[in-house]
Amino acid sequence: MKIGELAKRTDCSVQTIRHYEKEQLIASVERSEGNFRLYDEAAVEQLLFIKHCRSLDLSLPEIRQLLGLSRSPSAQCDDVNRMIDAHIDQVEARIQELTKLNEQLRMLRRSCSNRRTVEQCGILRNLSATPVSSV
Amino acid sequence: MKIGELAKRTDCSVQTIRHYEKEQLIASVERSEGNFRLYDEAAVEQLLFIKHCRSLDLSLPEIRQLLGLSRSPSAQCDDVNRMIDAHIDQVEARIQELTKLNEQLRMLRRSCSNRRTVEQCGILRNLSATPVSSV
DNA sequence: CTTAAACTCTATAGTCACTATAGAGTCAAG
DNA sequence: CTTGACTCTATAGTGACTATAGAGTTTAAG
Repeated sequence: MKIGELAKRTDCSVQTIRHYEKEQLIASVERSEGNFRLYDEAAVEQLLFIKHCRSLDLSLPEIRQLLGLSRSPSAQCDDVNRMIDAHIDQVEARIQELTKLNEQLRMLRRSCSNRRTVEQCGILRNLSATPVSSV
Repeated sequence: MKIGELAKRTDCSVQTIRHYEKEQLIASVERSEGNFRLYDEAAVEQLLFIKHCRSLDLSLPEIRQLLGLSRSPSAQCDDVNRMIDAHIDQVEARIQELTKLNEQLRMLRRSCSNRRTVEQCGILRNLSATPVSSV
């Protein structure tokens, strides 16, 4: 199958597939006479694996590492675990940050009742002073 | 004051300040004989305003808009409110996404008990099949 | 007065995971 | 045999910086 069909079957864009090849997440495949990439079913599997990892926000280097590990199946899988654990920590830290941010934004938002002019706007006043406080 | 002192006083890097100038968040300032940028106290204020906005994850275009509004103080501040509301929505959507992601990662993580080989690793098995399920 | 360190300048490339574009080539159907 | 759909490579853009190179300026010490 050519790259367009692979793209359709995996719901990836054609450019993304070529990008993954350049980043060495997918091996370079055979070409047709006219220099078109030719893929098989295994490519579909691998691309779906990558897509799934990306949907979990794993980075391309992380995925490359996972793909490497899956090719040496007798290795201990502690490395896989460590990576996932580290990733979970990252995601949780980001959630915490955003939650705090959200509280600050809501506090800021309460400092302005509509229909006043910018001059009196509590939001702009609060953004000028460093600490956010309700006014 | 030269750019280095401004950087110290606002805890920004020198490059960041020059970047903000290029992006038109700060006006181009006077230069010394030797072509060094010379700042005053107002620059400190403005940079702190920008830093504060950035700490709330407002984008540079959003901040530019706020700065513009604050220069026309008789405008209605509905625009400010709308921007902050939109931003709050964005942040909340991202928190939701990350929370869901976190659950999926934890589920994935439970599918591997340490000290097995990659071959038996539930994580890699689960990543290959599209839906994440505990094994 | 000289020299070295510390600072500043501009311009450019890199980060990440793509997306978009230009310009050229390939292939199948009508 | 031409049209349209597809593919190819290479390059630039996204956002908000960070890092670097190579040059010029200023300040302090010797």
